[in-house]
Amino acid sequence: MTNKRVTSQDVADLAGVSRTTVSLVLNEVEGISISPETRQKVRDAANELGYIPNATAQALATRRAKAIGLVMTRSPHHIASDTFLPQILGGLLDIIKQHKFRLLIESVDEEHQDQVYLELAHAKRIDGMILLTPRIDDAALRRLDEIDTFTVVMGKLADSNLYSVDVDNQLAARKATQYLIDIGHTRIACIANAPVSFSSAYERVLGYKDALIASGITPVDDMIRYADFDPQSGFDCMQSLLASGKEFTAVFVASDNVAMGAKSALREAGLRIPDDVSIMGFDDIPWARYSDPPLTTIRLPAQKLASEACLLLLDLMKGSEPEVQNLVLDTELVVRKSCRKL
Amino acid sequence: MTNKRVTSQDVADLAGVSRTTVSLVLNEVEGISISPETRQKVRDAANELGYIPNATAQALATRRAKAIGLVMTRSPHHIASDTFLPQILGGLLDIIKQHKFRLLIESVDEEHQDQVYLELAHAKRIDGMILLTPRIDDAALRRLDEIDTFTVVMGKLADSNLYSVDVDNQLAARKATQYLIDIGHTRIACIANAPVSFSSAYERVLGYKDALIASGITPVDDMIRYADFDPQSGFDCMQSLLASGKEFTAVFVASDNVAMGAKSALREAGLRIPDDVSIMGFDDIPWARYSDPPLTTIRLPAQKLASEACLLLLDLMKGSEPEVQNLVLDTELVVRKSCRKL
DNA sequence: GCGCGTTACTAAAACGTGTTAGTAGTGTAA
DNA sequence: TTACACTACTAACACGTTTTAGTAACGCGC
Repeated sequence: MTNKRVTSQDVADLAGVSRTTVSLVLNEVEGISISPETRQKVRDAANELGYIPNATAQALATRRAKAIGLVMTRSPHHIASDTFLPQILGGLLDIIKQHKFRLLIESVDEEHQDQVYLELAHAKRIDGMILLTPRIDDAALRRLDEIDTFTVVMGKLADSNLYSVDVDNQLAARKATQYLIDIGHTRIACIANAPVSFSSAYERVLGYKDALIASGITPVDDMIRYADFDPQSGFDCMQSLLASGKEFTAVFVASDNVAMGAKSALREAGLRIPDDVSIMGFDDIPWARYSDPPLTTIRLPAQKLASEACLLLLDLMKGSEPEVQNLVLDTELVVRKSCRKL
Repeated sequence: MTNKRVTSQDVADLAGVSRTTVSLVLNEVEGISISPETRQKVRDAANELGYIPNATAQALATRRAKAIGLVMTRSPHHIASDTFLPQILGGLLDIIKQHKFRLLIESVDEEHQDQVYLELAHAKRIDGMILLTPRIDDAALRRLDEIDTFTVVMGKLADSNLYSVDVDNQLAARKATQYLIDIGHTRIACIANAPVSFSSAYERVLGYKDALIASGITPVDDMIRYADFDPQSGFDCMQSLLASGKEFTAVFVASDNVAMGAKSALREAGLRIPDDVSIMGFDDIPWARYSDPPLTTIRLPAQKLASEACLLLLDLMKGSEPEVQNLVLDTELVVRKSCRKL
């Protein structure tokens, strides 16, 4: 046990200078003149004592926490089955480490929303935040505009002037559905990734309908189901589709994770993929290409989305005004083996 | 933009009391006498101004950050494909939120190990940390014993007197392998989840060998491969096994995530599961039961592991000395359809 | 030998809280 | 009346840094 904490005063004492000098030397403050010998003395003393500045005190003095927060509008239970989290975390950590920041994770459940956003912002524990998959109806989020904490949204928040990074979900979903139409399908069902209140789910369903309408097919609501992020909900949705008696030769499942469950339900019903039913996914999670059959899907650049959001936030915090307020990254159709030509 | 920050001084001024009184009232300090009317005045003033205490200043004054750190010995790239992260995060957040703590995520790559551990501990940004899957050869970790920051290891760190939460990997791997033997397999290959330097990989291979030896089968090293956490490495390992020309009827893959890749390699080689080769997994990730065929595996209570680690850490920080230093949770064999009776 | 710029440093304020030690004022028992 | 406990508060220090506003010493031109 190192029983005594080493402070900058200790370093100053050992080096025979003032605390101010220690701070100036160690932080390599520009435009200040300190003799090379003194600088060396300070550095030696710091090394000898193993001095590590107290981050909290630094934060208080500089009014910067050197930390950003990742805020998720999900219950811990949903977080546990979120396929994207690792990729997003990887993307964030990569950038954050380079800038010597720290990452704070926060989950917000429906009840205490407003409280938490305000607290995070005002308690100044973080300098900026990244909002993950916000809900369309999140009233508390609206008030964030008025808060003086830098915020970048991963996803979309309508009627908000926050910076955001996203893909064009609607266009991507349309591309996916169009592909199914192109290879001959006309009776195409849809399982959304999440409840409609999540913007991504809403937009993907919109894109699905766009494609149908553009090809003269009338979308019918009874061929659409709304999953809830996890495979189990995909399983349930697919069973519900099968039970409805509606005929379909393909299903656009707006989340690979959900598709895992949906495929399982098809197999249990004795249907083969893609021979009996074609499956189009969305996301291209790491397991998509290793599943059986390898999943045809839309690649969503999750890690890149995260790192771009992070870069944008860091930019914002530096005081620069990025020219793009809403960055839209490209998606890509990845054709594998889960869709059959009719 | 709220241009002015509200401090406890502002609340004190409005309520017509001292800052001390504000602090005492708002923190509900026991054993102090303040009249009900004054208490109410203070609370009213705080509400009116929307006062939220500055977390950094609080941390500095109380010498508690009210935050714990999750430290991972992985590169951001590996984090991106870590299947367990969501479950672990879910487990941690669940507990942490209840105790009004915050969660800090830190990844440590090989180069700056010692630096980072020391910094986290001494910079007092966190009150305690949870170490995820440490490496056996992590020399820097050894020094943690000497640091006055509470630490709980998820996984095992030999020769260390840190608190830990883990499963008995060796026993679990032995159970898994024993099951394969019980249903008639004798030529059983093994793909470890990670390089040997990770304790979990080392122990699982040990358990695999235990089972073989107990049944009079001599383990041969050329039937063991070491993957690297992700499906791609599983794919490569399986290809390497197939190329070696060794005969086997079953493979114990010590990670479901790696097994995804391994299964894919088998399919590409035209081999059916379980008809030609049986696959035993490890972990029971959420996708295991939805894969084709549903994966027989060992259930590792990931979320529980995380929440127990968190509870243990919180206990430690409260000053109590938990009676169990190394908590071992049970694993369970989950029989699905990827293993065939010979 | 005076004014002035430059170099090399430092004292003290600031950040916003928690907390200790203390102080008036009031009742109460001896 | 005095001593003492109790109530209801507050002044001031502590936490460990950054940063502002200096100052002392020195050289230099005139």
